[in-house]
Amino acid sequence: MFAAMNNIEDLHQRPIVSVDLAIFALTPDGLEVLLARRGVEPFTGHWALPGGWIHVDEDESLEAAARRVLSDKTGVAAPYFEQVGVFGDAARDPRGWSLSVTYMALIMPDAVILQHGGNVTDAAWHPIAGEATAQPLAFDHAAILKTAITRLRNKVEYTTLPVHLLPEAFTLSELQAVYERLLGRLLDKSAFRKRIAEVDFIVPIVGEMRRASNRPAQLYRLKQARSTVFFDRTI
Amino acid sequence: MFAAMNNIEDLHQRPIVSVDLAIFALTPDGLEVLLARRGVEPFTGHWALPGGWIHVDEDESLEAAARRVLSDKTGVAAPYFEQVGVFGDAARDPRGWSLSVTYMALIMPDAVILQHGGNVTDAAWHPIAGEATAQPLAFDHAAILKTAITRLRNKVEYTTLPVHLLPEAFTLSELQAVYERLLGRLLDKSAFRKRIAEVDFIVPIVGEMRRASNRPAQLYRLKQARSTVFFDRTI
DNA sequence: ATCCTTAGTGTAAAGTTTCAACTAACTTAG
DNA sequence: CTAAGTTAGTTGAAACTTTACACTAAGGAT
Repeated sequence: MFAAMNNIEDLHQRPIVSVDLAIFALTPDGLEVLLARRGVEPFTGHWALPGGWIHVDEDESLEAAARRVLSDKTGVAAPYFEQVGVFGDAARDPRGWSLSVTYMALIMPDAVILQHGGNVTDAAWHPIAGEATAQPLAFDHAAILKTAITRLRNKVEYTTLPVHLLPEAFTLSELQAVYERLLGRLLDKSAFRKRIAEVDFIVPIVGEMRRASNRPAQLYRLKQARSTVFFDRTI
Repeated sequence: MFAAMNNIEDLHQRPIVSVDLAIFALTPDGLEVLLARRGVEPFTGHWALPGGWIHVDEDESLEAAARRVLSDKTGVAAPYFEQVGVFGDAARDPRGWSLSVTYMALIMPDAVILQHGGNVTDAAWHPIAGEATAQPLAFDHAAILKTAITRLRNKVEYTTLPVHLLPEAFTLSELQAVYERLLGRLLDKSAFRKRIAEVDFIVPIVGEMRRASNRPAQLYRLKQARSTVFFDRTI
């Protein structure tokens, strides 16, 4: 048996590997996740995290596969992107031992043109209540989504991740509102601004003001390219 | 081509999946990582992170496979254990597109009986200088190890992870020394003790003292089972 | 012109962290 | 047996951060 294990040519020892995405956006209704309704077995008709296979024959890397899935489903190319983890056992897919490499992405819902095709009959934003969606999900996607939500909520506490849920230019009041909605509690204005002032990659766009509210407000932007990871703590 | 992608029976679309481990321990020489010398192609004679294949035919889960590899190489069963990430592309293994699911483990080196067999001709602890070992590593293991070391160093700042590098019972002075060695800087005794006092799963073992130094010291232990994950921040 | 709302700042009180000294228990050297 | 040295554990004042909340200013609406 051990000999068979070590034979790389034994294809039946290779698991099914999918790349799945927890794509988050903030809508007027709160934090939502993009789900796809399955058009094929197993779990036909169930909602699931959008996913796909790796194009091994095209030498596509893991992250490239994840970005392709995101682009295929949303038309969005380079938002915030992070690997959440790997989930693998014999029970999660009735077709056999399988492995899901899960990424999470934060995007602006306005920029998105939802696409469905292939094995998917519908795609829609679903609100998150607590740590789950209202509908049951296919496979172990409820558990995977829970992991992604926990990671997102944790990172809100100690990173500037919420900027990725806003457009390129934003005011500090808008940013604070995003933090408050994600954290579910109000923040002190003065303390919030002091903290953002310490972060050197959130910079004012000199001269540019927003007139939307009843008073003009300074616009801010990220210093680096939007897709860059820039946390104080790497994880 | 897209049809072939979606056909789960197309085994050649399945990547090679290995489980690799960054096993850390603290020795008198500092932080060390357990490496295995490869006895087979590719990279024969090179040092590599210990790893193995998943026993798909035995319905073994991903984490079970990682724990089996740890147990096979060290004889240690339940130390601190955490998934670091997945690394997958066409270039990392000359045999073709492959995927490495990497875990890190923290253990006590005294408890270990190093084993080598199968495809491995030697196993040894290697000191870590900066973010790497002195020897070049097989595959992309140098990059994987760097990711694991960064994760470990980060977590030392905001978790009690270093307790896993000590025996069941330890004094606060010993724990502080571990933190200082991992962080590479001295810590204030009073501040360190205040912080540990806030952590409710590090508890004094009442009545038990250590007489090793020139003065008896209170022994402490973890409240939960050693293998439990118990961070303030999940990641 | 007056009132209302929201952007942005100032400040005093409360809380934390740091630094360094201190006490106490034991070992070792003479 | 005593004095000196080492380490465990505590204390408290000074420095620094965070919090709460009030204040000023720039519009829009009436």
